[in-house]
Amino acid sequence: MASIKDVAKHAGVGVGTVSRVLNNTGYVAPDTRDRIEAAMMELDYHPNEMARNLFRNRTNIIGFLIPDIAHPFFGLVARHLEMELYDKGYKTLICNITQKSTREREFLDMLRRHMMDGIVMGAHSLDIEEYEKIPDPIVGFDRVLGNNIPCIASDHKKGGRLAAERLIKEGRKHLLQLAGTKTVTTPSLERHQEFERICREYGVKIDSVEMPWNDFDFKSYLYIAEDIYEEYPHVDGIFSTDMVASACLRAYAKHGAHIPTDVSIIGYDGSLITETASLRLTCIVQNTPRIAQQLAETVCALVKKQPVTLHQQIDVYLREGDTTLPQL
Amino acid sequence: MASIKDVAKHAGVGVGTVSRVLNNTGYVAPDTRDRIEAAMMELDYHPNEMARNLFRNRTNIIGFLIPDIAHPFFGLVARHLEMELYDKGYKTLICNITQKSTREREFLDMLRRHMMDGIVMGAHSLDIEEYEKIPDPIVGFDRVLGNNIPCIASDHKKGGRLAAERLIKEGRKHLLQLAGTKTVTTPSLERHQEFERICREYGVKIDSVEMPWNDFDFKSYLYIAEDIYEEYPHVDGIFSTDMVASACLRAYAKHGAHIPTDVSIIGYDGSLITETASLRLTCIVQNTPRIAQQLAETVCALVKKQPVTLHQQIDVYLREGDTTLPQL
DNA sequence: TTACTTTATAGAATCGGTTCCATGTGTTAA
DNA sequence: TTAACACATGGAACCGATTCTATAAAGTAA
Repeated sequence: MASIKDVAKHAGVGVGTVSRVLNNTGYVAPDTRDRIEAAMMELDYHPNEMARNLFRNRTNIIGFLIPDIAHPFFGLVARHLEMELYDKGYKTLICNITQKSTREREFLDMLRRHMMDGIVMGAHSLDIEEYEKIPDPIVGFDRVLGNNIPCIASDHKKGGRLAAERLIKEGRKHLLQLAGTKTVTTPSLERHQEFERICREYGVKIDSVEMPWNDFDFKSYLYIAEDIYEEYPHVDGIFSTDMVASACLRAYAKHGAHIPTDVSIIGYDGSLITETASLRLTCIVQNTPRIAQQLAETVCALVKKQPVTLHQQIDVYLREGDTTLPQL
Repeated sequence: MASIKDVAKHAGVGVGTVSRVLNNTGYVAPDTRDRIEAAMMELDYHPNEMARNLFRNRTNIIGFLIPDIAHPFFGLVARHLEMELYDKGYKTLICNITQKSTREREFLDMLRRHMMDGIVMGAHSLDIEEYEKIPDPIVGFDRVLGNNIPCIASDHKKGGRLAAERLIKEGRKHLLQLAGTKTVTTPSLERHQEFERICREYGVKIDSVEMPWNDFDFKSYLYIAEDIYEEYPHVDGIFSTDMVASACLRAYAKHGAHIPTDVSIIGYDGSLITETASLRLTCIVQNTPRIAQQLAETVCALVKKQPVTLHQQIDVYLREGDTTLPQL
């Protein structure tokens, strides 16, 4: 590998001059520049980014931690986040946080070792104190990681309200919601609290089931959906994430329920799978482009030590599908 | 940020000794080690990975270029690849290659500038010569990038054969396949050649439509599917990728066709969306864990300058769903 | 006791860049 | 004519690690 010294020697100049050509800074005589550029070509020179990074103390890499990049919702956020970060001059390093792994701590350690300029955390399993004592840029995506760590999340409360109100307006009398595990407190739990609250407010019967552990595997969701049907065969409205809602849709339909005549189903996320089925899933849509944009902006601001808003809520809306009764 | 020098000074030793403690190499007296470790704790010291990388000339980062991380199939490969690479001590940098962007060249340049140790290319738009003159580790995922660049791909020929044989065995008489654009030659085109070949062999009518440009947007697939229905309302068997097949499924069903009685549909990939619909899509499944494993193994072998197999084919199989006639 | 090995450490050189400082031109204003 | 300034360049110092070399004390076999 040719280094800057080789180029300097080959062009008969000092390393400083080569560096000035590379970065377009300071004074360089036109013919000197030509000679240096010719030398670079001849030696097939490519500046070593690691050396640069070391000096600048920046890598321009942002880490993105999520439970599973293959999950349609996280995949969507990842896509948009990568795009936004790219536009701002950053590359995106991904990390799947599999259940109770040590990966998260390792990744945070990489942040502290300056392998990344910042991190977007879409998963967490550590205590808040652990995050708070990390001085490097961290932004929570749907995770509250401490009082001084910014968090970007959808307006889940509104999401829960929209879903509940819709089902109640349809005249549904016995609702069921499937919530994620409560072992980790995330803003997304709010939607289920709000869903339940509104049901009570309207005097509609509501059952809430806590999902065992989020392994994000659709096949296991199908088993769970079967169990759910066994236990709650007579509910007339279901609310859960897209994936779980789809699994329920299949289970209830399989047992003869007609969707949406007998049972209305509303998903949460608005991911691809709500559209690919021939029965499109009615769902609360999270604004992934906007979420990604805010995440990117916030983490970059932290990197540049600019002020940031600590809590940012992104609007959601209900998208009509075929799994709820058409509105008049 | 505390550096190794600060630690050395604080512990009253030389930097070399601190380094030896860090790397568990050479001789260090037990009490010296204790003193150094105490100093590290006190200063909240974290070794700077960039400096290390510079010296070792390794970053332990592998780049993964794909058209779209939010695409269910690529997402799945990304998930497994990230896992495999992680187990081998590498981190995964992702890059969405949006249509005709300069991103690909920029990413390759980053490879040459030693920001990454190697690259897995799941997208390409450049001429083969451009890849071939890059001396750094590159592995093609479903892309032939040159004679001496390894390529890992599914046995697409078999995939095409399985699909064709299945539809023919069902007694289908007029098949339709929707292939990706031919502007880029990829191994995956083989499945359509084989599909067509077998149809001809059995004397079954076959129409092949080339998709305009792969933008991987399901909504645009739906429009295309509508057009397809307009032009080919009487086909009785369709073969395409999961996404396009799902779009066709919806279009044909919407116009009154009964699936699978009137039309059989077979997808290609075996991604999540084949399972989440209430009508599960029969599909040719690509073995993503195995693909990822081979990709990881091959790129790591290249990094370590170990010998590699240039062309590796991964087996595929047909998974029964609800969009083909049940086999007796 | 001598000679050799093992243990232990400090510090310089190195990785490949960037930036700063010193130096030396040529040009222009006073 | 000379001071002031823009232009142009080389090279040292530095970023923060690793590794190598030099040196020396302690342990051990003859």
